[in-house]
Amino acid sequence: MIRVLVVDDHPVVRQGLRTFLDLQDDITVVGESADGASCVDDADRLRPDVILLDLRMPGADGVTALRGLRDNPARVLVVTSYTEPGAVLPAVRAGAAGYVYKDVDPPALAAAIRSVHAGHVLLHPDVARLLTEGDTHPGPAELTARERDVLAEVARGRSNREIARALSLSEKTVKTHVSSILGKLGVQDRTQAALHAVRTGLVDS
Amino acid sequence: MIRVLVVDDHPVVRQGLRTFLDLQDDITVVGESADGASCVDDADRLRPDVILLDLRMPGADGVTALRGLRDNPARVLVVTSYTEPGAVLPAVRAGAAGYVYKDVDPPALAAAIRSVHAGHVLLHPDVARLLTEGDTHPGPAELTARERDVLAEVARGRSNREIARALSLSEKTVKTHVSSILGKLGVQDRTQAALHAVRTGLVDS
DNA sequence: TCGTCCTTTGGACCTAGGTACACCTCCAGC
DNA sequence: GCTGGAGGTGTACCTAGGTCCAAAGGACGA
Repeated sequence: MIRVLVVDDHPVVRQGLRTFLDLQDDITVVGESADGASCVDDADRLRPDVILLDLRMPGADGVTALRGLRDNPARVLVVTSYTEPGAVLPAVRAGAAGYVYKDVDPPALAAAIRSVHAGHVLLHPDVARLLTEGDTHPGPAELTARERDVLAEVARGRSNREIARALSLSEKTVKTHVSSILGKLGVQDRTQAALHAVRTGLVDS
Repeated sequence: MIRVLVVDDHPVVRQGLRTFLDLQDDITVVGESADGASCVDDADRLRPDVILLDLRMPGADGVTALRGLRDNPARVLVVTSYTEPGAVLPAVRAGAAGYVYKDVDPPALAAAIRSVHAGHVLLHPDVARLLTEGDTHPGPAELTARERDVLAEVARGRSNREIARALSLSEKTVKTHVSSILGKLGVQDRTQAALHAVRTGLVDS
């Protein structure tokens, strides 16, 4: 029996996954978590074999949660809606055992859970391609804490001036942060950065 | 027995809703649709009492689907993730019988379906407040087809120049469109417009 | 203690984004 | 036939966004 922990911020999705997965003979859902922070505790307590993790969550994002789960023996299957290289690569590097899109049909998801539990690393073909392609040169380039603050504001549609006021900085400083954020994310402008942030779950809405 | 049609682009969510709702004594899911276009046909064919409609879908967005469903006697319960006035108001004006957030817990969702089926108009308190507040002056201000084209590009992070190339327009024209889009959506810049578009489901990712 | 990284600020500079106004064509409806 | 709206183009202009370079203080680990 494969013990599964479902992590998603939408109760409807959690309930749906639980109801469906419990119908499988060899899978049982031992718990649900609504966000990245609580899922680390839940994983310690419930000792699941596999964790279904939605990358896109408010508060602590999926990648942060993945890091918190490193000590846990559970295999993490990332279930998300997006194809962004910027989201996939850090997740896989942070220890995800699998990465599937949310638009898989449920039987395929059950199969993915079994594969991951069996020790396989499961990647969607597109994801695997991304990995092999951009493997060497670019590098992960993680954001600093301050840059994440700024990016969160950018992702809410704020202007540099507004961000400066909100964080008590000069507009120049904000520009510097934005500039290095763009560089690290590999995007051209703040709009792309905001979309990236939304996809990776850095901001709620 | 309340006949329900589930419309959502994620198979996992559809399956989840179906499994949960079928557990209710008085509710049966008679069908699922993956997008706004097919849901209109499905509704004609399956004659559901209530349609659960996700506003955020690729291709034909939720509001367009709502218009197509006007002739159908089914009551439409919009289930979505976002609070945006710009998404809520058009939906309600387009004939939604209810509007709940996706973060309702499943029992509350079942209750909402029963309420809507009983003829009630069901609005989340926040939504009702938005309605009564901004009722008179601003107006819905719908986008033209061309403006939606441009907005879709903006929401993919494209620059004006790239949009001009993609749509075979001059950059000036794109600017004009973007400008009127910003005015109609009531936002300040392209980043906010892009975020708005993502929230309302105009673009996939 | 030294080196490194993060954070902050500044100046100079260029470009993309956005506004305001005017003019054109095409097409549906009266 | 006229009218109005939508789409397209343009000019001029201003502002926000972004880059490059430089600098200084603080935290932290080797």
